[in-house]
Formats: sequence, C-alpha cells, structure tokens
Amino acid sequence: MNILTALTDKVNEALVALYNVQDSEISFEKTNANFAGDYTFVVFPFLRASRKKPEDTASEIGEFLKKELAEVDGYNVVKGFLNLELSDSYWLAVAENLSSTGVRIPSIGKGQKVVVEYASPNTNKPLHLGHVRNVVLGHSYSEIMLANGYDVVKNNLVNDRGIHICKSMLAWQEWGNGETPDSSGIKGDHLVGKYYVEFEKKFQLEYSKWLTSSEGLSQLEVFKASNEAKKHIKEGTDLAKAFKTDYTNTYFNNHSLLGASVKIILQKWEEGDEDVITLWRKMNGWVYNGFDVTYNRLGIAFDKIYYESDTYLLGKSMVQEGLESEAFYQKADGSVWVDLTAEGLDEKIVQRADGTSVYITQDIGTAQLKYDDFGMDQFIYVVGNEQDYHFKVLKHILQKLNKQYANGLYHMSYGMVDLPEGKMKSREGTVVDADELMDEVVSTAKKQTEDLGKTEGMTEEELSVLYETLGIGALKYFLLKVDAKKRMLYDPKESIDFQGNTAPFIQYTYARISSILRAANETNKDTNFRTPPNLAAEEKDLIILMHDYPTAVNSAAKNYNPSEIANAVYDLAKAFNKFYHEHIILGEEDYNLRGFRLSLCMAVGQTIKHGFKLMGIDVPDRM
RNA sequence: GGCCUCGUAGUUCAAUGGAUAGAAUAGAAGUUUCCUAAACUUUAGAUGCAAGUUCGAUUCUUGCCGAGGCCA
Repeated sequence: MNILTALTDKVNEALVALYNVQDSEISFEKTNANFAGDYTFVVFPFLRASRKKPEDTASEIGEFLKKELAEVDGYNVVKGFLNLELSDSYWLAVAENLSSTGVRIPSIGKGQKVVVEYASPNTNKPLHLGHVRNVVLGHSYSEIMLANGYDVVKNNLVNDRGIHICKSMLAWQEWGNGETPDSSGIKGDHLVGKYYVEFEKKFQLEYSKWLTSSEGLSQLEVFKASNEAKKHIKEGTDLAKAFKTDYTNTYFNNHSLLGASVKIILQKWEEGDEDVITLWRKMNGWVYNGFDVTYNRLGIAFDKIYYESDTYLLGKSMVQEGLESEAFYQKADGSVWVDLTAEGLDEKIVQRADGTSVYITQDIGTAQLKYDDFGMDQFIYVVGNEQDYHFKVLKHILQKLNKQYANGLYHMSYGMVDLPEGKMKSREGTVVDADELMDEVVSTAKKQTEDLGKTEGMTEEELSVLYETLGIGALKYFLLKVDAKKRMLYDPKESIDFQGNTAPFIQYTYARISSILRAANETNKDTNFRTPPNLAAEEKDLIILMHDYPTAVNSAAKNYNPSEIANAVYDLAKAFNKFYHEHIILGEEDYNLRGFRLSLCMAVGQTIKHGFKLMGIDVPDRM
C-alpha cells in the first residue's frame, strides 16, 4: 500500500476534470523540510492547460484531492508547489501495517531470470581494493535483484589461462625452490603473486640491460625519428623514458629471453603438455584456495563458475556463423572483421589472419554459453568502466548475429577506486591488497570497541565475530554508498571511518534497538497499541522513511545502483537516533504510546537489517 | 588523432529540469542523575569559467579550462 499510486491516479483525474488534460506524466517529490506537508506536486508544467496562475492551479488541484482522497488532510500552496499534507491516521495505518507484515518489496522481477557476472579475477595475483568494489557491488546487486523477485544466477568467469599465469609459473620454476603455501606459510594467491612480481623484476632487469646495449640504443634512435616521438616532444616527456614504456611489449615479444621462455610455456599449455598442465593446475589450485579465504571473509559466493581454460576457444563457430550471415566480412589476409561504423563505432577485428581468436571472440562465445545454460532474460556484467567500449561492441556484435538475448545484455559499469596519487599501480607498489585491508579495518574495529568498553560479558568468540561484522561492514558500506557509476577515492592514510555516514553508525543504531527490544521482552512490555495516539514529528519521519523504503529497493534494481539502499538506510538510522534522543520509549507510562513506540523500534530494526542484507552487511545485537 | 566519463563546502560523498543546493568529516560552541555519547544539538563553509534552451539549470546544448579512461 503505497499512497503515491493513489495520489498519481487522483491527480490524473483532477487534470482531466479541471483542465481536460489526458494521460499526463505525474510525479511527486518529498516536501522540502522548510515547508509543511509530506509530498509535493509541481504544477508548473500544467499552467499552459489551466491558463491560470500557478497558485490558483495548485489550489484547485489541492482542493480536488482533499475532497476525493480521505488520506489527504490538507494542503498548502507556495508558488507552483502544491504541498500535500496526509492525515495522521493514514500514517498510523501504515505503521500498523509495518508492524504486522514487516518489510514487503513489490516483486517487479517475477518470472525473470538474470545472470550477474562479477569478480572475474586473473589467477596470477591476489585480489586488491578494485576487486573488492567489484565483488561487493556484484553481490549486493544480486541480492537486490533477488529481493525484487528476480531469479538470479551469481556467476564468476575466472581468467585462469594466458600469458600472465605463465609468467608466475616460469618464475616459480626458476627461482621457487619448490616453495608451497604450506612450506612458506604464505596464502596461495599471495605466493603466486609473489612469483609474478619476481618475474616482472627479473624482466625489468633484463630489459634495462638491453636498453643500454647497442641494439637497444639503435632502436631508441629509430624511435626518436618516429611520429610517436613528436607527441612526446610536444608534451615535454623524456624520450628515453617514453621509449622504455612504449617499447616494453615489442621487447617482450621480439627480443626478451624471458619473454620467449614464457611463450614456450604458453604454447606447451595449449598443446596440452603434461608437465606444464600439472604445474598450472597446482598453482591455480593455490590461488583458488587463497581466493576462497578472501571471498568467505567478504561473505560472497557464486552459483556458477566458468573457467576461461574451458571457454577460450568458444566463439570461433560464431565467427563462421557471422561470415555466412554476412554480419562479418573477411579481408584479403584472411582476418575477419565486423563493421560497426553505422552504429557510430569502428571496424573491429574478431579473428586474426592466423585464425586465432581475439578477446571479444571469447566473450561472444561465453554469452552464447550462458544463454544455452540458463536461457536468461537479462545478463549483467559487473566490470569497470575502462571496458565501456568493449561491451558496447559486444552488444552490437551479438545483435548483428541476430541473437535475441543480446537485448538483455547490460554492462554494469562502475568507476575505479583511485588513491590520492591516482590509479593503483602494482609496479609502484601502491596496490591496496584486499586481505591486508580487511585485517586493517577489523583491527580498527577492535581498537574502537575496546576504547569504548561497552562489551562486558561477551565471550572471545562473540567479540571476534563483532569485530568482523563492524570492520568488514565499514569497508563494504564505504564502497557501496557511492553511486556505482562514479569513480571514488580511497585514502590509505585516513583509511575508513567509523563515525557519521558509515556502517558502524547504522549498526550502532541497530544495536540500540536490539537492546531496547531485549529489555522490553524481559519486562514483558509488548508492542501492541490500539487507540492511535497523536503522532510526533520524529515518529512520523520514521514511518514515512519506512513507507518509502520498498520504492528505494525497486529503484536500486532499475538503476543498477546499490547506493540507493545505503542512502535510504542511512536516512532511517539518522532519523531513529533523533527520535531516540527526543522520546522516552521503555519508560513511557502510557500503555498504547509505549507499545506504539516499541513497534516502531521493531520495524526500524527490521528495515535496517533488510537493507544491510541487500548490501551483504551483518548487524550486531550489541556493540 | 578519434571517442567516452567526470569537475559541487578544506576533504569525501548527495540532489527523476523545481522551492532557501543536502549529509558526513575536519573547524568553532554545547548536551551524560535519563532505554548504549560509535549518539544528539547549534554554528560557519560549495555548483571550474562563459554563453544558450527553459516559467525555472548542479542537472540539457555549445565553447573554453582542468582531471581520468578507451581505441589504433
């Protein structure tokens, strides 16, 4: 029972009756705090039809609503703003409903299947803060879709093959001395990452040496004369430095001994060489064990995991299909292309002249695989915005191939997490490691809790659960409260706050509520109330926020934006603390008033818990 | 070179084209005989610049300045 639906219908009726305007787009906003009223209707767009002053138009519509809708108690008009005042008895009915049925979300996704792909890590190094934003968003969005009635498949596509893991393999073989997670006590993903870094170090050494060799110096001269160099001269960058950066890949492919060795490993892998496959399995196994620890601590899981080693050859048959249907075309050298200039994009290669596939070909194949496996209505990729172009292309290609399911493709494009100095760079050691970050926020939670000293009587186990709840909660909330599309900043020096608009603030509110309800239970005070008492402003605020909460859950799904949940829950927690400060609850003498307030507490607690579940964050009963 | 994002208080984030641009944090001043002060109250502080569309622009359009990204 959402009053806005009724209001929308009635305003439409009013517009027809008064000004003969049909089928208008009606919307309401919350009344600005500086004016009386609950919801506001803006009449400016209808002045042309009414041919009256804004004030008169608003008054006429207000009068109509007041007469026709029992819930509308009164109204006031400021310029073209019609502020509608709903009756206390309406809000009390809402409160009663909340206390009897709890949180109810309209099932807008009933009967629809969605595959949400997130995480998608490489297996050559541990997860970092960027991955954490990814998985936290993906998990939260999946939960939001579930709450909206969708049938959701949480899906991970692991990039377990390729040149990157071969680098770790080579380094481990050469310099590892048989080190394992068990022998070294290092978490598996970190151990494999250690050898990846080791490889890069050795490679840089080799490269630096080459750069000062006669061959390297002569290549530098060639570079200095090139068009590329002109750009750098214009920007004033050091040419030797620019060359070093620009030439890295060419060096790796054409000159490097280490590069050549890695490529041999990759080739052997593709041929199915037993020794290489065994090593590859072993090291990936270490990484998966490590990832599982990280995922578990973050409280996320998947329903379906694809591995690129199984899927990287997919898509080739679809290249044939595209050629036959003339969606693709072949160049003289045999390479296959798709022309997307009509769609405002470029021409894009989908198969190289030597017959090997490119990255996007795999994605075409896995999209089809997903559809074959799940027959989903929508499939969502939680992937950073650096791949905006890639997914635009992917969608267009699938459409050109006449795949109906292509219309259900959505790239949930989120912004990067930046550091104060800019992007995280593994080479410069500025990457914020996921495991270290979790350790840090949890130990901050521990320290804060101990400083406040309110946990007397809790066991060691309860305390360690509490620290995880608070620390991991703070981290997740920090990442989720920002609009997913936007890039955001993390400052390691300041780390993550526990005051203000944070998870611990909201968890604290929940703990307060739990504490009250516990005490009420122990003293046999119940949440029943019969005669509707007068509504205090703080009570009404709570009811309105809870009344609007389900709309926020629908909206978060429609807008692919979990931050709407964070905002809604934060506003509610803030309003509750104000209410708590202004009104006695347990000590209230009046039976009905006390019951009413207790029922409000219960409903607020349930709503907070519900919202936090959608963000994948736990709530503590005390803290 | 082409294309795509983004510029809001000192800082980090809000604001379906609507009223006096909201929070948090940092700053200043308060609140504890009272259900948890991780709280509450008060205070000061911002739309990069310039045009345009509109009854009305932080929001839409164009140019400039600045930051980031993608494609060869």
